[in-house]
Amino acid sequence: MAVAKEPKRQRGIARVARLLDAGASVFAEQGYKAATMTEIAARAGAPIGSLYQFFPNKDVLADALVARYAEHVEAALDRIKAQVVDLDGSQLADRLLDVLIAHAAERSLALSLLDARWEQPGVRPGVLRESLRRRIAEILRLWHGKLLEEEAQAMSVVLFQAMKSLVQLHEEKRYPGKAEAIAHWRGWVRRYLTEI
Amino acid sequence: MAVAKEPKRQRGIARVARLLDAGASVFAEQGYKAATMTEIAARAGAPIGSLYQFFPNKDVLADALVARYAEHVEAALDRIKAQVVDLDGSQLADRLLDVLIAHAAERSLALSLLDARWEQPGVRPGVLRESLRRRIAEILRLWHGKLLEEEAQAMSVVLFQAMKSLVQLHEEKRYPGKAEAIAHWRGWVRRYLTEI
Amino acid sequence: MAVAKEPKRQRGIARVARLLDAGASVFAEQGYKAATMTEIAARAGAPIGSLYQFFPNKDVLADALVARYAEHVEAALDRIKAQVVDLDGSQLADRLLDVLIAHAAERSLALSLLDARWEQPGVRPGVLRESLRRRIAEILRLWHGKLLEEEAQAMSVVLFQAMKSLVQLHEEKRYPGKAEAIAHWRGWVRRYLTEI
Amino acid sequence: MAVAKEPKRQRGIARVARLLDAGASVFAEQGYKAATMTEIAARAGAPIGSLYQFFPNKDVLADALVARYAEHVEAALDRIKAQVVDLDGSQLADRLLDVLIAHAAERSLALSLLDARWEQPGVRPGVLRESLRRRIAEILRLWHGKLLEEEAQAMSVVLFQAMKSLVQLHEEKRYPGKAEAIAHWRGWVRRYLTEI
DNA sequence: AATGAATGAGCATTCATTCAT
DNA sequence: TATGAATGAATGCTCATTCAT
Repeated sequence: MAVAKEPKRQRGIARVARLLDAGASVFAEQGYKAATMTEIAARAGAPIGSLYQFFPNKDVLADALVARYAEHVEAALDRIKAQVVDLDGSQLADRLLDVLIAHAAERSLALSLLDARWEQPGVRPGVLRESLRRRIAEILRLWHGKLLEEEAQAMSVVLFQAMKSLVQLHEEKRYPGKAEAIAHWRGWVRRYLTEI
Repeated sequence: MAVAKEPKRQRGIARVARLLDAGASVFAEQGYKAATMTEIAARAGAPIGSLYQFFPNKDVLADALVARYAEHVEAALDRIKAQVVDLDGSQLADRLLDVLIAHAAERSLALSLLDARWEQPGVRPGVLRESLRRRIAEILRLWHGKLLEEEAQAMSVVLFQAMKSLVQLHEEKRYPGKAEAIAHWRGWVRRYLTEI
Repeated sequence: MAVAKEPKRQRGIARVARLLDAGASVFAEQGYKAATMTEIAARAGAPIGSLYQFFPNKDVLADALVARYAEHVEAALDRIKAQVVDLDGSQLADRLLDVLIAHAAERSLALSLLDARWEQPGVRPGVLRESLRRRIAEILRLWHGKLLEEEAQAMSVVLFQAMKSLVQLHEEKRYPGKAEAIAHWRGWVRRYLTEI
Repeated sequence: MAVAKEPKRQRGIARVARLLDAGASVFAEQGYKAATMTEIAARAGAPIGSLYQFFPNKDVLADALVARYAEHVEAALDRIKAQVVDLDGSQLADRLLDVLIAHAAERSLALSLLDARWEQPGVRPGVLRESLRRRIAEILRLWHGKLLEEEAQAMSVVLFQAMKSLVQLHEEKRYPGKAEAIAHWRGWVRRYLTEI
């Protein structure tokens, strides 16, 4: 229903950016429910009324953050797509794996926001997931002309899951076997695209 | 600090079980923050005072639920451990993969509870993770006598991540390429343990 | 949806009475929208949480006040009904006119509460009005056996309107012609029931 | 204190008219307190700053609306006054009764605005009421030369109340006995002026 | 003069926890 | 020991009004 209001003047644009950043950090630290609008506004150095001027409620703010993440990842995938014909399997594997790693922090925030706000869990996250998988499938078919639609679909699911898993392996701080495990994982994904 | 009080009488044991079940369902539906102690008590058919008798605060209740999940999974891993010498690589892969799948619902609840309550996310989930990985590493060394401690560690990380990933692939309801993706994934894990 | 919770213990009964009185006075002074739950609780000497214990939201409190008024008026009409056979036209007129006058303050509060809370004004006030008119019609038919249902209905509308009007004439403080106007009005209603 | 600024140019006049209309509709739908200046401006298609240009605060806008109603009704009474010598009692009764009915919507708005904003209810409404009663008394004395000032005053009170009551009988939508009740009421007022 | 972003006190409501009964 | 009414700090959100652009 309600949507974020686009700032029109210079000052508003800067303020919205600060509000989004503040929202990202507070949500990341405390989670959706525990985060308070008051603290978000304070951290952005804005009065609470200004926060509500642009984001008429907490949900809208969370949605804006998720959208920002989605844009970033989609842009990164589009960049790969533009160069995919020049890549071999190992290179493509590495490029894909790096997409989510590059946006790891933003990603875990976006997922937690999506999860936190839906009683039927997974309904909304699914939309984002689908869209990213579809993009990966497109990249695969562009990369390997003979790939059937269905094959590309299944592979996109596997690859996307592998991408997410690698992020988890990366994010967790220091644990025994971390470096080797990451190497195993990357190796597996390279092989998955090489032995095709 | 505070811990759950052990019920002493027959009636107390039954009531604690109902309180835990009610807590599980409310937490699962609404998330940690949004769940209210009042509703949990009501759903268990118990007065709020009784809930606080056994679980002196909300965190203790959540911890008890996580502990219940941990016990179940550890028991399942112990059962594999007891039979591991008779299993080949494919069988071991399947047995491990099925452990988390069998407790998928309980698992997602436990993880969300752990995540929801810690500002530095992942600190507490890590404890659970470590304990399960360690168990997997033990299984691997028992299974394959020549495996070095470090190798077993790295492999346990990869395997545990693969187990979690398969749960995610399973849990997400109907999407294009689901069956094939799951088959790919299982195949990969079998090969991982076969080509050792 | 939500309704007032009935107090069960002695203390609760007293507290609810004080909350209702406080609500009545604050609503009467400031109007529904301008009245604050905080002030109502304070004036009743109760913490805000107690107010919400019994009246889960502002609307429910207002409804309870309207209901209290309705009960009082209905009881007064029922008392007339019980004695109606012994009354002549003038006496019945006076008795009816006095009902609303006796509850004038409560009445204007109830009406303002009903008016303030409904976008389509008059929808809910209508329910109260209907119920009171119906009671008046019953009284008329009991009083004058030969009255047809439809005649009684029309007369109840006229009488009820005349009752409300007299209240307004009364309530307005000092103005030229007040006493005479009231006398005219009473005279008219007496004649209305005498010349039947 | 503050008063509405008179628009000076063509554009201002049109804009003030649209603001007043918007104010009327929003006040009528939501009541004085619940109506927001922002919505009023929006409904008039004007920026909020423009609304405050002409009506420096919410009260001034409400006052302007009441004044607009008063002008309309006073003009209607003046028209009757100009023709009163040619009217018999029944005709005069009907002319008077029709004045308020013709402005019923505006009237209920004006009354709600007057009622809503004054803690001591009736203070301001009284001013309007007095002015209209005085006009009615003038009409009566012009109509019936021998009427004493005091008689005319009392009658103006009764008549004005009867006029308001008829509006209420009219405005309420469909109820049993409506048509007959209205006929009774009109009949009574005619007789009141005929039997003088 | 015209605009609309900025402001922040104030409001309704919630809920974990306590403690009198 | 068992119960559930009592408590009040904390939260999301509103809106009349101002004033920089």
